[in-house]
Amino acid sequence: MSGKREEILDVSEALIRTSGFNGFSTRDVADAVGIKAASVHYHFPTKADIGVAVTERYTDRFLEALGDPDRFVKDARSAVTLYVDAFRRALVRDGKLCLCAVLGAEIGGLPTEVGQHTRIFFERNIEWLRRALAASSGARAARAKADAMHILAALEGALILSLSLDDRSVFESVGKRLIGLAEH
Amino acid sequence: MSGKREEILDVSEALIRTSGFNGFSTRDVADAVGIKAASVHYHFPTKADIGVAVTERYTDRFLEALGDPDRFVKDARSAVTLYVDAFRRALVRDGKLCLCAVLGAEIGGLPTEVGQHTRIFFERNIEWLRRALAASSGARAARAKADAMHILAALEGALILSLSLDDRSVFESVGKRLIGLAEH
DNA sequence: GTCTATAATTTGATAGAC
DNA sequence: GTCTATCAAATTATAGAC
Repeated sequence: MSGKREEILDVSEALIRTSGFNGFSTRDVADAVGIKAASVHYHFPTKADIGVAVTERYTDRFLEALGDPDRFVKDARSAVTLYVDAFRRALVRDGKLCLCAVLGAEIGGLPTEVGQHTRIFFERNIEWLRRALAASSGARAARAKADAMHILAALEGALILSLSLDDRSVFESVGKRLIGLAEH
Repeated sequence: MSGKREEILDVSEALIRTSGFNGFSTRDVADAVGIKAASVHYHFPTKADIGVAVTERYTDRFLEALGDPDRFVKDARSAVTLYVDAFRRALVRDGKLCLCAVLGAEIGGLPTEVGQHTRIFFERNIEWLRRALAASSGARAARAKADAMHILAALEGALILSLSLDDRSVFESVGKRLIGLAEH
């Protein structure tokens, strides 16, 4: 059973998304899981290993939830609405930031491998959005990548603003605007 | 002479903007300034005091550089261009994120007072943008606050993406788009 | 796989001399 | 204002028993 391993990742993800990679300790994780710190190190030799595993799992899940980006034929609005929904879940269901917004913000103080996997999250998300927009709005195909970067940046920033100001309407306002822009 | 005090703030700001509030220590600061950790605590009794002072100074300087938001009569493009320039300086001149993007990302793991001052940065920036947009585009006055939140969110996110991906063109792309949107 | 025990280092902070 | 000296606690692990 890899139950404890998954529990360690669950708790670590929640802690990173709340306080950052430098804001949690293996002891915090151990306490929350109900084991000792030494046992955490059995599953993940170093803290960086935890960071990498959390980020890989987060990225895979995030993109799996988005589905096939090529399915939005002539429907950019649906694509962007779905994408905004994915970020809304981070805020509303979890009450937390996107993992990679947090890691990206402290990227200079991260173990190299964790920074690398943070970058991969962004690259894969920009590519997903670019494809979804290219499939759905033929006329603006050339601008699809610029649109993708804009949408991702605005949503990551909107989560930071919403949580800092403790005001979910900031996110909703930005999300609405992005969906509206997708139609023109 | 408050030279050392300012030096401590300079170094602390740079360290926070690179590694986050939990990613630097008073010893790091002392070494960079060329004094001992105990001397840092003479100027700032606690680490939270450093965080508050850094954030207050950063916010005041940022808004001072922006100038009077009411001066953009019928010229939303100039207002947004100037605002984008302010964020570009963080990236190009300093090679770093906005201080409050970093602090906002780890807000759950911050001393309360530091989180409060992070919030103030966002509130003051949204208000500056709202006024600048209201002054410059009468027809869209009702949407000025929504526009303000969108612009701030997109720029904070664009800095995170640009630095994580080590690609300044991400920021430039988003900035260009925001300036373009200001004209419609 | 989990534990106890422990090590080496770092951290935030204080006391008191100069 | 800055230093030396010191501290208690926290942090990231490792060794080895069970």
